[in-house]
Amino acid sequence: MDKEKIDKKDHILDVAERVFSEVGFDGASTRMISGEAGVNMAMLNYYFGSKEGLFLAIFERRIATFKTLLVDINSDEHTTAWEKIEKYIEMYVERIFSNNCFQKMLYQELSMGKRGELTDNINKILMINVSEFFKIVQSGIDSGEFRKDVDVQMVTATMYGVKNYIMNTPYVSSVMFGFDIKDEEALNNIFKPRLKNFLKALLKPYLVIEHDHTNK
Amino acid sequence: MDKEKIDKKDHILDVAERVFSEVGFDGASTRMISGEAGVNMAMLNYYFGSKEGLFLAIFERRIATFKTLLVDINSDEHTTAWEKIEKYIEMYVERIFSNNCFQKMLYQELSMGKRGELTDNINKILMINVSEFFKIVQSGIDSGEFRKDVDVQMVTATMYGVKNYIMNTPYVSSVMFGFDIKDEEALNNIFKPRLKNFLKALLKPYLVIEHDHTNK
DNA sequence: CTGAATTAATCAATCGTTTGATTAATTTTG
DNA sequence: CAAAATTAATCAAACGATTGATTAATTCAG
Repeated sequence: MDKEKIDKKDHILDVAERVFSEVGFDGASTRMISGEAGVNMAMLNYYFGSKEGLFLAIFERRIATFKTLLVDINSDEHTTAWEKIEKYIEMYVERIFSNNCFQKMLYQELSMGKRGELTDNINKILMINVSEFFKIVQSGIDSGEFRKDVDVQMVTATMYGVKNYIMNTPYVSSVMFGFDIKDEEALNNIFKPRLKNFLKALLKPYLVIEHDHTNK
Repeated sequence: MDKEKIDKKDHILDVAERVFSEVGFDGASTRMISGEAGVNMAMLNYYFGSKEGLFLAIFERRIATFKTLLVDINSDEHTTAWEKIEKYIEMYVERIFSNNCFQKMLYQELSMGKRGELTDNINKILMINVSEFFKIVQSGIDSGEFRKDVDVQMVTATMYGVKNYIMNTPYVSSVMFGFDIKDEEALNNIFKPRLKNFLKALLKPYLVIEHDHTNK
């Protein structure tokens, strides 16, 4: 059956994604991946051509879902720039927690010096997201809602950087935060809302020009 | 001469540090390292015992200078908590730009799942720095200078995360910021002050309880 | 001369990949 | 439908290449 075949390929991709995210591309051997996936070693080459082909296939699968997620927050004219930022934070945090391993893989790939077709493609896609965020901030600046001297690039790096730091240094973060960062339940129930709240509380006073509220 | 020998060992460490930071531990072969360092392959084992020994030696060399840099900002009683934060930011940003390759190596190691003696030692040292920062923030909270609902852990992750994201994704950052992030001159002259200013501008309104300043 | 430094040659182990054979599934043919 | 032909999936075994490491011989320094 076709369904069986797709399921098996998908299973291999799942396992490989996790292994790659744990030990890196060079650290993961084809024997290790095939072993953990419970398939014969030759199947990797049979399905994906090569180890690198398998690596690329993981990205292709994820990237396919990437583009569709980019709903244009900017479309709604009746929301303030800050409300759009809040919406973006919500979306962003939700997304990164849904495909943890891939995020780690992605970041590892980006931090490597080698550049090729894959890296270029990834960068293009990431840039679409980044520029979308840029536009929101810029519109806030133009409308006078945000400060004029906001460092747009740095704000973006902040959003992505905080999350990457926490998720990609699991042991440090676990000690720092006092609970196991690998525990998915704790992540979703405690950490996700905490990250959202923090990003909002951090960025709001930096971005938004405060109005006179009557207290004090 | 001893001096000669130390120089050569140091040279190997320099090269290995760069290579490891570029292609990772598994991606770097001993032949690659020895070749770029211009020494015979066997010298690596002669000096450092093994590839892993070389890796550890890089950390030992850096860590030796780590501890001394931890001057206690907390000592001065006459500075406000925010001024201590500013001083910490200054120190931190200066430091990370002085040993770029190692910072990348360090982060790669931390993001790997495997844990051993090295990782534990690194974590201990990092935690000393982190807890120092914690103390500053906490003292600010206790004195009423900072908000009571400040998320101390998240603030710390922000400081480290922004820098890591920018420096460890050189291509993305270069496109985002519009200049080559690998160019050391541009980094020092333009980027370093920009990062310092941003971190201060970002954290101040989040941490510090604003007083009535007379304007508007 | 003696011990340390350096080299080329070599080692077993592991790497990613390929092979030829076998089984299972599908299509074609009469 | 049933037998034959074809294709797809799976496997154990082996390939050449590269890995980190070691050896033994040679050079160098004091």
